[in-house]
Amino acid sequence: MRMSKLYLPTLKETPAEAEITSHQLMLRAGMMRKLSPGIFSYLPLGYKVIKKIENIVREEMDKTSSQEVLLPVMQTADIWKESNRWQKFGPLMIKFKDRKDHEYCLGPTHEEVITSLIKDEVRSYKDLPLNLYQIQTKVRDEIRPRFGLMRGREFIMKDAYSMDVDYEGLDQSYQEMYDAYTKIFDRLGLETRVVQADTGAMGGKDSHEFMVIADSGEDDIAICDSCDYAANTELATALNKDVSSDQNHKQKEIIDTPNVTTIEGLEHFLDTDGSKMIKTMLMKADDELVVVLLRGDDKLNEVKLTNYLQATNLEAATEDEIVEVFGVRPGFIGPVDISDEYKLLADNRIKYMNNSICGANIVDKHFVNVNYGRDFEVDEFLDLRTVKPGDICPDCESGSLEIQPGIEVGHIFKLGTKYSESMGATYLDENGREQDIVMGSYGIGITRIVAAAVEQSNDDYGIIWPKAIAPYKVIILPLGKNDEVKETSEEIYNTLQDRGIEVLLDDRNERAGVKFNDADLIGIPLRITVGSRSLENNVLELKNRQTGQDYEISLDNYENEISDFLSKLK
RNA sequence: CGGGCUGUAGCGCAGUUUGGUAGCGCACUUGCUUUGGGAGCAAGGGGUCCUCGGUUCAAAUCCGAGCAGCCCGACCA
Repeated sequence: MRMSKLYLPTLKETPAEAEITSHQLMLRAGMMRKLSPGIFSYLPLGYKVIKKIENIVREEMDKTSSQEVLLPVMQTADIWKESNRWQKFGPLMIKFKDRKDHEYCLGPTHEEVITSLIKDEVRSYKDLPLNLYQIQTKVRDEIRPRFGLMRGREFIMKDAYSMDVDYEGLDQSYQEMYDAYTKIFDRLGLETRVVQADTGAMGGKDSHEFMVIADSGEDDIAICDSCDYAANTELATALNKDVSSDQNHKQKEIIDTPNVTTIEGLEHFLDTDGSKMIKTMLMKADDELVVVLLRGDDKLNEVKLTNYLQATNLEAATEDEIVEVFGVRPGFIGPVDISDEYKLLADNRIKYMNNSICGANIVDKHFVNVNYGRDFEVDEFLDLRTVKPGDICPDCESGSLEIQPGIEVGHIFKLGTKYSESMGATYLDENGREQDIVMGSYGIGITRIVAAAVEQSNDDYGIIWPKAIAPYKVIILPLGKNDEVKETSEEIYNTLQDRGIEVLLDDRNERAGVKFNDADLIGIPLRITVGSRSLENNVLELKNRQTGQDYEISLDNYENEISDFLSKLK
């Protein structure tokens, strides 16, 4: 491609709208432009990268038993009502009506469509297993789209759906996808980490996420420093040990704590730390009020609580509701002598606490030396806390957990029979009995991968593409107006093109500095500089964008030298 | 949905406190010079100052309402 013809509006200055590196660089490198928050147009360079990623994904998917299809973006409400997700997905879906007043949504995902598609045709165990995938635009009305392509309202996703006769078959399909994903991310040049994950709104059993470790990641993952354990903190657990030294239950006392309404406040006021306190919270799960107890220095894991309660929506109770339950405003609430009409759940760690501090349900008062069993009861102990750095690994029981931010680029689920059951997707087994199809679903965020790749690989000058997804492999910079420079550049350009190498020729009438800077910004892996200086010595100058190293090669045998060079690039 | 910040040329911003003909840098157009890391000089083009309403002789500036964008939060009692 000749850059004089390429629609490549690069920017010198960073647009104010972009906060994180990948977003800034993609705008500056002329890869995309925003139409509305989370909705982007992809320009030639950006779209080229997207297509590269799609092709690698497609190639690896086609090597599995999965077949490519294309499902509708516009979906009818009835299939969502069948699966009971019309309400559950709720505001995340863009819903609208047609002229006949029929309800539709723009597909945020395609479990419903795929299930309704196959349920009429798949009648026999002989039709299974079946695995279908598509690469397509998804629409989700995210609460807060942000970070450019990281969390968009419209984005491209590869989604695959497996259908098996039983769970054994599902396990195999799942493993096949797992292996394919590993290959895909490897080929994309992305460093990913596989972690155990929550199934969220998709429902189902096992689930793994493929994470790119990056500071800008929106997820936190817990990684054991001595074994393979890695999990999204949404579900990561830690080994709880009974570490309390003080087993004697002291006399409960009430103390004055004027205006001390927070854990930190109590830490200062009593010169102690949060691990000695019981934090009492009132949560509202789909209109049911639930009292939750945690150690003072722990954080509630909402996902764990939501899953346990099988709630759709979980939020903090209002101040009025707190007064209603505890008879006192927030800041002094506690589990002692409260009404048993509300469910009281406690994190497992509460079991190991002795002589704790908690609110007294009286303004400006707290209790000290409060003990479970004697001073308060709970309905159930369960794991409700979010793991913290330094926690003990639940698998090897010796390593310690680190927390790292990650970008979720792939997610695989064992759905089981959730959708087939609700939507009646069944088959007849060998005995002529009707059975539910066992499903799995497998997603890869194509556009998010672009952002993740940039996050993972860039420097002060711009993007540094891995070879596999670079929009072009080589960029030729003719410097100056010298005819020989022009002719030589054209010749190299044509030769490389003939060899099937994707190459950019910067034939723009720009100064050297502009060309160098744009080449760096758009991140082409190999740069060839052609100038009168180098031609005098009968050489070409090469620069490896990934390592920053410069090389000189002879003009006589450049085709092979460049091919060699490219084959060594990452 | 709550909080904070912002809205002035394609981009980055000043001007708003104290009302008085709308500015700077980059980009763009033309000419000359220049040409190995975002050139210099000169001449130009481009604005509903987010919108609507109000105050005033006069509003980018003051007041009111709305809209949009960005960031943080949406459990830490």
